[in-house]
Amino acid sequence: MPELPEVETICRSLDKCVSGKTILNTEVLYQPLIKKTTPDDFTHTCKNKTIIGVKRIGKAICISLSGNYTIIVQLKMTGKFYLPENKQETTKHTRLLFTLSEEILLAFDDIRKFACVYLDTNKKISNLHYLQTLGVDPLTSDYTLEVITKALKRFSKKNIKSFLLDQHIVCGIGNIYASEILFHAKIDPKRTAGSLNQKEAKAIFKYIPKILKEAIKHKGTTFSDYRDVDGNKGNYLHKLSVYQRENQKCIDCLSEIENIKIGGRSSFFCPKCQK
DNA sequence: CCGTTCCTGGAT
DNA sequence: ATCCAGGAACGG
Repeated sequence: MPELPEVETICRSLDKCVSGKTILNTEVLYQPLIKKTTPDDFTHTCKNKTIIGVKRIGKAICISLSGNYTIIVQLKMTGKFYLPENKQETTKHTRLLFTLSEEILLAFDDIRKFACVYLDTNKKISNLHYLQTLGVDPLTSDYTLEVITKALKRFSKKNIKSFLLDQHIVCGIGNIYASEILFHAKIDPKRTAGSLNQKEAKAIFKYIPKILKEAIKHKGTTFSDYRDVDGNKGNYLHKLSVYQRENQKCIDCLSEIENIKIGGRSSFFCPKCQK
């Protein structure tokens, strides 16, 4: 579900409401949610730790704790944080429940059970494979045209849609924004990474952070499940140019938007604007 | 490097 | 009843 803009929105509101609070109690309601360690160890480690802050790397949520620990959360398709008033208000699919100081409850809901929660250290080098192998985050200063140009060359046989979705190259882009970025860059999603000329590479480089930042301004995109911590939907839905607009008219040329499968995923594009 | 797979619920 | 879903690890 959530891609970089949604995760960023979640982190900002989480940071506001849980930073400075202490974790008094942790209940793991679905044991397989916790990876690489036991639920008991997770619960024990979290106990009496203070939440220092919440930030994002790619689509991963990093909740840093006192004592040099970080809770890493991958929301995957349906993971969601929310703040129930009391335990009676928790949802059917709540998998994790923190009781914080000042009587705040922080709950984590995940219908499809794909989400992953890890304990990591606060060290600069993570001990998690997912973070170790993550590509450049497009909203950091490490993101440069050279990085993109080199990656396009290295993964020249990969199609550009799968290239954008590959978290080991650039992290944070999911299926919605991949289609949107390619529309704005006017590139056909079926093209290979290696077939892009310099001008097209520059367009990809430019529109990745541009679209993501624009979506953050609108607090992300909601189709069905996605909500931020306070239960709000994202408003970027109304700004989408191609995603989920199959058979509708292109906003630029009025041709019909098509939906094809690339790498098993829906890919929306305008056959006239995107070459 | 591509297809498959984990899991549940909503749409058709 | 069947298909589809915004993610990412895995195996062939």
